[in-house]
Amino acid sequence: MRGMGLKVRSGGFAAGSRIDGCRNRLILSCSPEKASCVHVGLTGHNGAMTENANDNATIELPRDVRVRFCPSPTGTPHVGMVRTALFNWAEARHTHGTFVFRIEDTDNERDSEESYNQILDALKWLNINWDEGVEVGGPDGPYRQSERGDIYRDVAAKLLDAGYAYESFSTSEEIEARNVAAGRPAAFGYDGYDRDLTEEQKDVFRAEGRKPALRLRMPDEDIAFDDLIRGRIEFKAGSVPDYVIVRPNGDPLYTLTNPVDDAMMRINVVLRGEDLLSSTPRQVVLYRYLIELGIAKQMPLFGHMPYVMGKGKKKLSKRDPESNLFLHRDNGFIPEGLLNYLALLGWSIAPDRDVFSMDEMVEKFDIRDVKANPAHFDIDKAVAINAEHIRMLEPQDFLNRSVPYLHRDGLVSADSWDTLTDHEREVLTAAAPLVQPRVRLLGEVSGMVGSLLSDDEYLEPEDDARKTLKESAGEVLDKAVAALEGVADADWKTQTLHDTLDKALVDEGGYKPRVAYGPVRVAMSGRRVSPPLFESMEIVGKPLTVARLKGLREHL
RNA sequence: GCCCCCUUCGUCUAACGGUUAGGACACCAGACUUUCAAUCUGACAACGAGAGUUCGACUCUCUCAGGGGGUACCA
Repeated sequence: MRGMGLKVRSGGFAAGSRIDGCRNRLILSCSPEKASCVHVGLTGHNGAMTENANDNATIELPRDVRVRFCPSPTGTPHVGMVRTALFNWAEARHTHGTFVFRIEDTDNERDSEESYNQILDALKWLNINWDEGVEVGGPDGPYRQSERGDIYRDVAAKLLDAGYAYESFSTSEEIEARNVAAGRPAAFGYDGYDRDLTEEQKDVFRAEGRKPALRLRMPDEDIAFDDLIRGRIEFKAGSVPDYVIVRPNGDPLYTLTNPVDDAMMRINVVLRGEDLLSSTPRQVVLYRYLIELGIAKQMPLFGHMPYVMGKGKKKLSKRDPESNLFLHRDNGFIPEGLLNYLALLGWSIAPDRDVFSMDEMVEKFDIRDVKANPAHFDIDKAVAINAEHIRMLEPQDFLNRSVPYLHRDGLVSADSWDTLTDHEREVLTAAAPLVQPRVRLLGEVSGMVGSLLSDDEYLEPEDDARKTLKESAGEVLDKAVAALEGVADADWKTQTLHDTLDKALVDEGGYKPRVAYGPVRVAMSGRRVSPPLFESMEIVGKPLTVARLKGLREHL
């Protein structure tokens, strides 16, 4: 029966649907020229069409934009999720609209309180704030779907009464079996079997102890909408089966709760991931019914953001470590850097720029400028962008943010600047300008300042540092020690140390600078890359400097 | 099978019918700092294919190919 519907593509029906969609659009945008959407559906096979039917740039936004971010609390926060939140937030801020934050926890099997708290933690860390929603409240609460059961039950009942939804007793096994028996692929989907069950037939099922799911009735017509990112998108009639909105046990599904809440929270711009694109026709239809029932005022505008891809050509999955927001935080991304990078995935602020602040993003952002094609998450570029933001930090801010990482790595006594010891603050203040330009992630600060904070007289060289040591290392260290021991305490300054060692090692010793300073660097820091050498010596002082040079000498 | 989306340097992107197709990351080569990193300069590197519309197509239309997603009583 559904197969037949496919062929019977009544032109009258189709046109009616487009006019309908258009009317909704008109309510929204009051855009007279958009009346052209009436004939857009007649896909021009002739080159006569001069207008670009897929032009999304001219879609008008509502005056008072209301967007939302509505994650399901499953698993740890994902960078793709953050990008979705960011674009919604930026659109709201740019238009001086409203950003609603709702939690879609209708799946008891997978949702967790831990995940919910992590999402809150993530948004707060990123400084993505919201105007209405969980924690802050608002006129349309509650904002957790698990607390809105009565609302969904009420709407479902109205849908059923109006005939927009119907009871479906078919199990998925039965549906599949019918498809196979009819020569259709098993994955064909629901076949509409229960659409027109009589009361008698339903009674028979009930007598068997079966409970019905509720399915929404899909019209047999093309369904189209204008996507803010992709332009016009049309789904062929018959390609979307009637779908379940309430489980037999009474639990509402995402397919119902999401549009119902969007309607009741007066969301007028729905920005979400591309993965929801193919469920949009279902929502459009439900929305029409909600409008008929007076539950929704208008059809929202949709915009589907491209996927964030991982390695290869796969969507970045939750199992992929690079998808884990907190992993990036642990590594030392700062919110400015990560958000900047994520914004670049599908959007650009100007032809020749890619480093910018969130204020600048808010000023320039327009969802209609977002590209539709998927973007790969490139950790190298993300890190490079982060490095730029770290360099832009005020030195004290840089230090404040670094302290938790230093504490985590056991290098300082406390996890906040104010509770550090005077000595720690002194060393870090001196080190800040040396270290800040050399790290790309805050997690790298520990490696850079560790040798400055340590009292150890011998630092075990890291592998790559040890490899740089040449045969001459011993002689070099001996000469360096001799020269430095001759420097008076009062002269223990960067410039003097530089001059002294140049004279002893390069001028008199005859070593190339590369050969001369390699071992000295390794002795002082244990590393191949370190803060500037002479400055480091000044910071740790003469006794420790000399001790470290001797220390490495003994361990060669 | 059916439905939908996507296609510019290796990667992220700019271009909104007329450019030597621009920038960034990565990579490579120099310069600078008589050290490492940073920084600076330079080099390499792209319009998936085919039709059409047009005086003119990366830009508009169509077809194909390739890639991705959906086809759930997940979201």
